[in-house]
Parts: sequence; C-alpha cells; structure tokens
Amino acid sequence: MKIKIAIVDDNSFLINTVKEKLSFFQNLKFKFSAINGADLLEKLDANQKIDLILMDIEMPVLNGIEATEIVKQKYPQIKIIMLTVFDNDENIFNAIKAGADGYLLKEINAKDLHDGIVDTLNGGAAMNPSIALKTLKLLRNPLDIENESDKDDIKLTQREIEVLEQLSKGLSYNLIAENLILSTGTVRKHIENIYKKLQVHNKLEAVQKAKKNKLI
Amino acid sequence: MKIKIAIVDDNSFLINTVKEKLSFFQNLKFKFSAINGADLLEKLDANQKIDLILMDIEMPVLNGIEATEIVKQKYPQIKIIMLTVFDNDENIFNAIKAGADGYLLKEINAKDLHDGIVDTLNGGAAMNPSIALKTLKLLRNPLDIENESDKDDIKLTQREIEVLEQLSKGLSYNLIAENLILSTGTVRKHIENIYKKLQVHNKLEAVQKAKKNKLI
DNA sequence: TAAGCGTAATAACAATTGTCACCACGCTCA
DNA sequence: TGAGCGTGGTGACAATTGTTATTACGCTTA
Repeated sequence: MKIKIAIVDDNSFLINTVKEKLSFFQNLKFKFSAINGADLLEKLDANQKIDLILMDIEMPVLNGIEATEIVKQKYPQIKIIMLTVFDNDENIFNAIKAGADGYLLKEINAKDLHDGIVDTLNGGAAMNPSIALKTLKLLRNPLDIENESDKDDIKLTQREIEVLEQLSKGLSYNLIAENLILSTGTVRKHIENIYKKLQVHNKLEAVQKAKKNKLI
Repeated sequence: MKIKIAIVDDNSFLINTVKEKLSFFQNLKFKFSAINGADLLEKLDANQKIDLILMDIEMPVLNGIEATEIVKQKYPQIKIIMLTVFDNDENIFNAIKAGADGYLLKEINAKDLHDGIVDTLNGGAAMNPSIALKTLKLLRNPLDIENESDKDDIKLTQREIEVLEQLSKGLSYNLIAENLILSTGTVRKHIENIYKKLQVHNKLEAVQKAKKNKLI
C-alpha cells in the first residue's frame, strides 16, 4: 500500500521540487497539491484519503500553522510534516502546538525526506537535526515561550556561541581556553566581541541576554 | 580529524556491540569505555580530549543523567548522546534537562548511529523518531514538567536573599551596596556567606543555583 | 548565661575579569 | 582586488571579584 501524500505550498516551483524527490520511491504516491491552507481544506473534503501532508508555513489566505490546526481537528489520522525554509523558534513551537508530526527544512535530500515520511507514518516524528536541537532548547527553557516581542536578532558566530555556552556554565577564562584549546587571550577577545554584540558588560548579563534571545 | 568517542555502560557486552557499530566508519574513533558515571569522570580527567560520549542511563554508583549533568558542567564542549533501552518520558525529559545533545535507543543500526553522531557534532541533535515524538508531546504539554524538586533546602537569610536578588540583576558590589545602603565590604561579606551556603565560587553559579532552588 | 547566628564593617591580597589597542591569516563577496 | 569578517593571538592596565582574617553588637535559645 503506497503512502498517499499531499503537498501544500504557494510556490509551484517548490512543489515540483518536492514531487521530484518523492518520485524516487515506489512506496510514496503524490496525490495532489494545494497553494494555501484554504485550498488544501477544499481538496481534502473532496479527497480525504490522504496519509500525510507536507505543509509549507508562509502562505496567503490560510497559513500552514492555522491549516495544520484545522486539519488535525477534522482529520486527526492525517500526519502533517512542516516543510519550510524558516526555522525560527516561533514557527517551530507554533507548528508543534498546532499538532504537526514533524518539522523538516526544504533543503532536505530525497532520502531523508523519504525516511522522515516513513518514520512519521510508523508513529514517530520527523525532525531535521537542527530543529531537534531547537526543540531540546525549548524544552530546557520553559521560559516565556509565548511572547515573541523584543528579540533583537543578534548574530553571534559559531565560535562565539561555543564560548558563551562555556561562560554560561560558570567556567573561568582559563578553563574555557583549555576546553576549546585556545589561548586565554583569544577567549577574552571572543568574550569582548560577544559583549559588544549583546551590549553588556559582564558575564551574568551576557548569559542572561543570550538565554532570553535563545542564543544558547 | 576523527571523532573521538567514549562509551559509558555497565554492561560490557553492550559496549562491545556499540564498538562494533562504530568500527564500520573511518571518521569515528573509539577512545575508551567506562562502566559507570564515576568511572567516566575519572577517565575524563585523565583523557579529556573526547568529542562525544555515548551514555547509558541505568548504571550503579552514578547514573547517566547525573553523569551528564556533571560532564556538561565541567566540559561543555563535549557532546553527549544518551544511548539506552529505556524511552520513558521521565528519563527523556531528565536527560534533556541534564544537557544531553541527543537520545537514541540501543536497537539503532550502525548507519543511523553514525549519522546521529555526525549530526550532533555539526551542531544538531540526534533523536530516534519515537523519541522525537515524545519531545514534541512534552512541548505540547508543559504540564508534566513541573515537579521533581530536588532542592537541597538551602536556608538563606532575608538579607542574603536581598543581596542575591541584586546580584542576579548583574549589579556590581558597589551598586548593590548603594541600593541596600550598606558598605561595599558588607556586601562582599554577605556574598561570601552566600557562596559558602550554596557551595559555589562566583556570581554566575550563585545565581543559577539560586534560581534552580527557587531561592529567587 | 554563654554559644551561635545574623547583621554590619574594615583591611589586605590574589585572582579574575573587562577594556583597549594592535597584529595576522584566510575566506567571501561586491 | 580590496574591504570586511571570523578566527586566533599578544600586551598592558584598571576594575571588579573572590578570599581570608578580624571586630562588634543585638537577638535567640539551649
């Protein structure tokens, strides 16, 4: 029995890209596509024998999060995997709350997409490793997940985040240098740059601001 | 550069099974194994140039959750993937809280284990699909999370709490003294006493421990 | 009533942290 | 091709923080 799949995306070019990826696998069957949530709901009414929906988020009329909520309400047996280019906490968390069974990024290769679909149908959840990490961070910080308000979208480099993570454990410059195999001076330099970017002047403020902005 | 891996498990048969799975890949290098958390900590002190630890949970002396917490505190750059047969919510959530970077089940095949390790080293998180689903459910229901208060019931005086609250805002000794109308010396004295009671040695640790124990 | 604790203060020292200026190399992107 | 950025490094200096010791006074409680 083939897995019957619908694709929802307002970009027809991307729909074709996904269709092509699905086409490599005999156990997957593309059934139809929709260009937004409202379109999907109509088509589902006519043809609800769908196993799984690959859902974009940013769409006119009815976005992917809202559509997911409605579909899950009306057809709880249909699995939904978000398939989007956006991986911000806000979207991830809302999609999960709306009932999504997985969250993948559009850059995914054909095999991983296939595996994710199969895993999901087998009662698991499909997740890109970077998304998985974000869900873990969200779980660790049951903070104010609700409010989106004042994130300044501060950009730290990978190295700076590593240093910041060590800082947040209460380690001294020397220990951080040891752990990352750097000179103490370089660690200080990184921290100096972090402070500038975060506009703070000591460890505690840096760590708190980083947590607030979900940088760590 | 090979990825240097340690395995922690009280069952030597299972250690060998995992070692064998790792051995298929040239980019992975098994460095050492430990039979419990305490054993691991000793061996890490001697040989800390480890990139990633595959950690069992159920172990005598020091279990995998506790060990994870300690290792993550001391060597935040070391990645830890829980590798266990138990997939109950309790364990998963506690492992995540302790700082685990992934959670896989022992039945995993060699390739998926390899992929999970690589994904984790690349800044993602490794998760079995069934585990991923549980994390999603936990995120949807933050209810189950509340409990497990392992607070050591540390008693601070009113004044110490006041000082700690100011500390937690990132204020310097001088500013705290001004705010509480004390001499700087007295503030230092209070902080010294707080450190003793909390068994910490700097502001950041004090604030974090205070928050964890709901003292502030 | 004496011991213990909380509060408050001072002094002195070592260690860590925060700031500033400057160098160098490789990569990317306009 | 050259400017900008990320990364890694050095030196110097001031400020802050962490530690230890020592004093004192009032309150509680065994």
